[in-house]
Amino acid sequence: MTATENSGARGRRRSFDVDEAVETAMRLFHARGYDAVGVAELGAELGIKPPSFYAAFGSKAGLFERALKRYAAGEANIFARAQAEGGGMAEVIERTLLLAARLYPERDGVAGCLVLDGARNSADPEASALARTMSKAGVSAIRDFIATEQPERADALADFVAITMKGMSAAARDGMGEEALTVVARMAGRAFRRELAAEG
Amino acid sequence: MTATENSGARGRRRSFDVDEAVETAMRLFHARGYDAVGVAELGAELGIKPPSFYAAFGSKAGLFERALKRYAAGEANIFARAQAEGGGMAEVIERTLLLAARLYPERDGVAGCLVLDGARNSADPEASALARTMSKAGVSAIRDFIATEQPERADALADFVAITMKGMSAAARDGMGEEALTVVARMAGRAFRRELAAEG
DNA sequence: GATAAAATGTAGTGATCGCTATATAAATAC
DNA sequence: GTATTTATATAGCGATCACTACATTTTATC
Repeated sequence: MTATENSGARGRRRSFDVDEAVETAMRLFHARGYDAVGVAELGAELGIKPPSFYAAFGSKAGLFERALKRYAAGEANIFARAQAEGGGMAEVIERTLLLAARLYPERDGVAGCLVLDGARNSADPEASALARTMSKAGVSAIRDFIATEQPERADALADFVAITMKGMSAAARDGMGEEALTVVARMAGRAFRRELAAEG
Repeated sequence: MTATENSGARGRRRSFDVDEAVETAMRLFHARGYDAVGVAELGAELGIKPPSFYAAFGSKAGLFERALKRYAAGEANIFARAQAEGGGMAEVIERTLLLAARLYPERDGVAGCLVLDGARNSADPEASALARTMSKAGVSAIRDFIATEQPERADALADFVAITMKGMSAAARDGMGEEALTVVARMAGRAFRRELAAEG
């Protein structure tokens, strides 16, 4: 994984660790948003010069895509984590919201969800499209999961969950802490269960 | 109102209508976010050159502040509108959410709430602070209103409403339409009522 | 008409944006 | 060693950023 990805290849070896670079970029994009982080700053933080940057990632948006994928493949995929713990449908959804309340509050200058808010208001249509695609994929997974038990109301229920998560991410980026987010997550979880109970 | 605000003053008269300029800037900031709209574009849309721009508004952030205040003083202040129609507390809150579902969907390239999302991810701390201050004032007004009937749980209930509105604004900016937003607004309204009913 | 005040047009400031042309350094293949 | 390949460093590309210095035009006051 972290091994030399260049072993056996021909030319000069990379002087920096690509995975570390993606990790650093992920943190910067998450903290301040796509547009607010420049290539110059990324290069400085990563310790590389522009040619190495573009040889490795193709473009700023290319690095953003790597960062998004790394983010979604890790602990930030709270729905996958909630699903992995098993339990009933409503239980998984409520666990997802509670995980969001634990993950989203500010830590080391980073708050909210990178996928949901990392490219918001970006002037770069490529970055916006990348984030939007991943966001929709996440909501789609939640909708499909809900549909296994509630095929009729899956869309509406998934929209409710998605809006709650987008709101929690925005609120966390606005400074809301874990306690307050957890209280709201519990309210939303109760609301979800009650919607299921009504004419289920 | 739209009269010559310069009558009686000494120097040359303005060649443009300041109110119209603020209106245009409001629309642009709302459509694409604070950072993505440049002073050059604003000047072109407003039909004025940089010196006139800075003489009238002081800075880009100064114009943003005017735009925010104009926005919050008009039909976008959905809580004030919901309150004006009277009714019980839960009724007013639910009406606020339903008004958001009607106001937030995309129209002419504009979606969501300017105060909640207009400066999100902005690199300018002044613009961010302006939007944050107005957002907090709005949530505070909702909290105080809830506290008249539910002083103990006003904070939590207001947080729930705020997160729902932030989520609806974000969802609208991501393309969600009025029908889907209304369904979620109704769900959230029911959730609010049920939270009130539980050990009220 | 002379003076003062306010707004305008012309032209440009330094800084930063994402990105690249070119040459050099470091590795393997033969 | 020679050729080939890859990554590097130096330097700078044109474009855009928010903003301004300066001279001119338009108004009211005196």
